[in-house]
Amino acid sequence: MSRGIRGVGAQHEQRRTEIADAVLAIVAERGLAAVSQSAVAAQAGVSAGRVQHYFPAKQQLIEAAFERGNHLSSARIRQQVGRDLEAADARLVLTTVLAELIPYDAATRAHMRVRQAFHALALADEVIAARLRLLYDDFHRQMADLIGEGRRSGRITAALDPHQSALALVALAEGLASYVLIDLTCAGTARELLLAAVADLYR
Amino acid sequence: MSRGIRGVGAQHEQRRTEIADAVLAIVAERGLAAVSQSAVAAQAGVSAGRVQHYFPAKQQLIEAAFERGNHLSSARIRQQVGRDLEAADARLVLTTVLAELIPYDAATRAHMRVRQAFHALALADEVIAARLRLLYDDFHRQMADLIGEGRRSGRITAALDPHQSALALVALAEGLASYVLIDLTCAGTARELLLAAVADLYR
DNA sequence: AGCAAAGCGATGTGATCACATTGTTCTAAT
DNA sequence: ATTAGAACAATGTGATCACATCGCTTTGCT
Repeated sequence: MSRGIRGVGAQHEQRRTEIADAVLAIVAERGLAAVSQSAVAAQAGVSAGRVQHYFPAKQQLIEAAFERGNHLSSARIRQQVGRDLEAADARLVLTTVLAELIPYDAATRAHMRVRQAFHALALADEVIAARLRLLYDDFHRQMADLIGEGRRSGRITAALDPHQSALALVALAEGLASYVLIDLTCAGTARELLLAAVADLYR
Repeated sequence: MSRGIRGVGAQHEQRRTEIADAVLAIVAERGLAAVSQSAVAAQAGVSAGRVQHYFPAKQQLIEAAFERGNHLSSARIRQQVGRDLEAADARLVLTTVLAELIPYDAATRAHMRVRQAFHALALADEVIAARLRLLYDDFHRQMADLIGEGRRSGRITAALDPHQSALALVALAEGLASYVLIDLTCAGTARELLLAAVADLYR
């Protein structure tokens, strides 16, 4: 099943990842509408035939890019959390993760642009929508767990439902993120508002 | 300048509105990617030539649909507010307006799907982005005014900045709305969370 | 009545698209 | 050495697209 490090198929996954990354770059810069075989090939610096070889249908290309984007995002968040601490304080983890949803540099801005694009696609593509629901369920549950931890330790009032609070916090973060993306609000303001909401939880 | 009720050009604006409405229907059902001259013509029940006659370039068609969508949304909100009361209590108005951002039936769901689609388009279309910024500035200012009113009457603590609070409230509403759109959350839950946030303002 | 412009359907056009097909090179197992 | 399949590049194909053009009819002003 798994391919060796040498020989035919050795670089199969790496090639697919390169192409998926090219898709993400296009989506971040020009949107999903600008994604075509030739555009992706040009962005990746490979032939159009190669793109077609690894992704016989466009839908597969889009889905692979979607998965790749999610993987990159969660890796980035995991790295941020891990950087701050290992045996973590729940509130700090919560703050760090939520703050990562607000674009603060070119890379995170690109990530969130991609995220927004696929979120819009989900409204017309049930495959993407179903996948997105799974990812959100997981993410919201993790956030709810962090809130539940704070509640057990008495730093968050028991009157609050962790899952509801998690839903509201992430929704706020994403709403603010969308404002930052269209330059309606600067990243600092959005971050402040988000942190204020977290502080309100621990009031 | 203005065209009379009879003669050449009498139905000009009405025809444009009909076509724009067809665009909105397509966007709501199948997304912006499904918008083409022929698709719009079929949806509107007119010839493709007619669509082209009234909108020589596709960009104009998209922008007209965008404006039309905004007009319909604001008209709906104005109607809801006006229905509830005339010389209005600020909190009730605030609640009503924010609640209108959460999809609760097929029509509002379609409205918000369109809204999301154009929001995503704004990330790749600076014309739409600029227009969106203007609309948000206005909307946020109105919400801030309502909060400012509550603050002056002492029902909202002076410690809060009206504009910041407005930003956070609307962002929360839109974030929750996006969850409802992908069936991650039911409309009732989203509405509850939103109302809880408003209640927290008046705490 | 005559004329210019609007309204609008029909058809043409070049570009682009997703995808199919073909052919060549390379690799690895036999 | 042979061979099957992977890894491509190149070219073909039919569809669709935005938009241009043409031509006819209607309308309203003079």
